[in-house]
Amino acid sequence: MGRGRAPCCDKTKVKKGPWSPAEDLRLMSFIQKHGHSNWRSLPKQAGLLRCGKSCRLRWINYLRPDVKRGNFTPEEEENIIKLHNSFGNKWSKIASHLPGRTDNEIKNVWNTHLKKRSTKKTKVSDSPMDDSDSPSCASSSITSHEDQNMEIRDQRVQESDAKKPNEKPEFLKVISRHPSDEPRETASSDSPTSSYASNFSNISGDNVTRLEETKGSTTSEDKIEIPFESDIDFWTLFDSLDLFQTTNPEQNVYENSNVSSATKMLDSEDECREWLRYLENELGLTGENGGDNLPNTEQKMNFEPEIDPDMDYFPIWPSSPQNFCI
DNA sequence: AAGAGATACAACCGCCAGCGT
DNA sequence: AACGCTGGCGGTTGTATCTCT
Repeated sequence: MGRGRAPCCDKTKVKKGPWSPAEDLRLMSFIQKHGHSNWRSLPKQAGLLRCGKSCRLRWINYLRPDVKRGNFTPEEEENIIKLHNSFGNKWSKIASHLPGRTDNEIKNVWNTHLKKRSTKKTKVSDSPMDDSDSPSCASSSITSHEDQNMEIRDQRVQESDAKKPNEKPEFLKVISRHPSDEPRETASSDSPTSSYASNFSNISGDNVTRLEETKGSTTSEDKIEIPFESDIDFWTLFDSLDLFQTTNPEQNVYENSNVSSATKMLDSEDECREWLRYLENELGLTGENGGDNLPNTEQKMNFEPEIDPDMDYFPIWPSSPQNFCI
């Protein structure tokens, strides 16, 4: 063990808090292309103002292709309870027995309702009416009025969860879609992320199937390439889009699929020019608004990653917005 | 309709183990 | 053996959303 442990990153230069769709996209694009051999250096290389740990966590808990989102089934919940009895709070160990579920997710589920349920179940088990072996205690072992209320609440939560889109942002789903990827056995059919997840099934650490390798067999309807290579400025522009910077970006993207709106904006050349002008304005790159737009300019400057000349990222800068192939 | 409280979940933090030098 | 770095883990927190009064 080393002493005088160095901080994992410069806390003053990293962004914290919820991830924006643009950041997600950037991280996914980078990992899709380069894999994640080194989390520490990844944010810098990907042009993300995030701690490597944060990137890793985001990838593992949310963006990773094989992560199964959505409600836990009664079977899964029962499994968690059993596994927790065996392993205790060893969430990663428990997660390894539940394909597609992350330790964080399991931990949350446990702390929110399974723990209560489990303790109540234990109490019930202590009583003469012992049904500890019955599965899915959520629906079968509720006895008291309080428990009934809890069950009703759980049902409501599940119902609202069912309405709530658990999938990743629509715009992220278009990355590398290929018909042969669609059905995957690991994701349940009712899991909205299944098709999405399959799109990244070829990503694993150092073994990355690059987009370029599949370009030849790709048609427009099955693969839309996110221009990770384009240029860091593309991402700067992308991040600066108000489209994704609402107070509730997830809802914004999940429900309104604003990327399609963005795509529509590019439908005509005039609109493209207008859009570009708007962006330049926002970034303080135009004469009319230039030096006065300091915050945005600063934002842009701060966003520039340190470019390693030996790396081959961002080699192409699209000549005009219509070259953005979202 | 509005405010308070409860809940769910994403994200952060600090520590530790393992590995390479 | 000591050190330094990194990934991984588990506890905790912050906040958005939901439910109740």
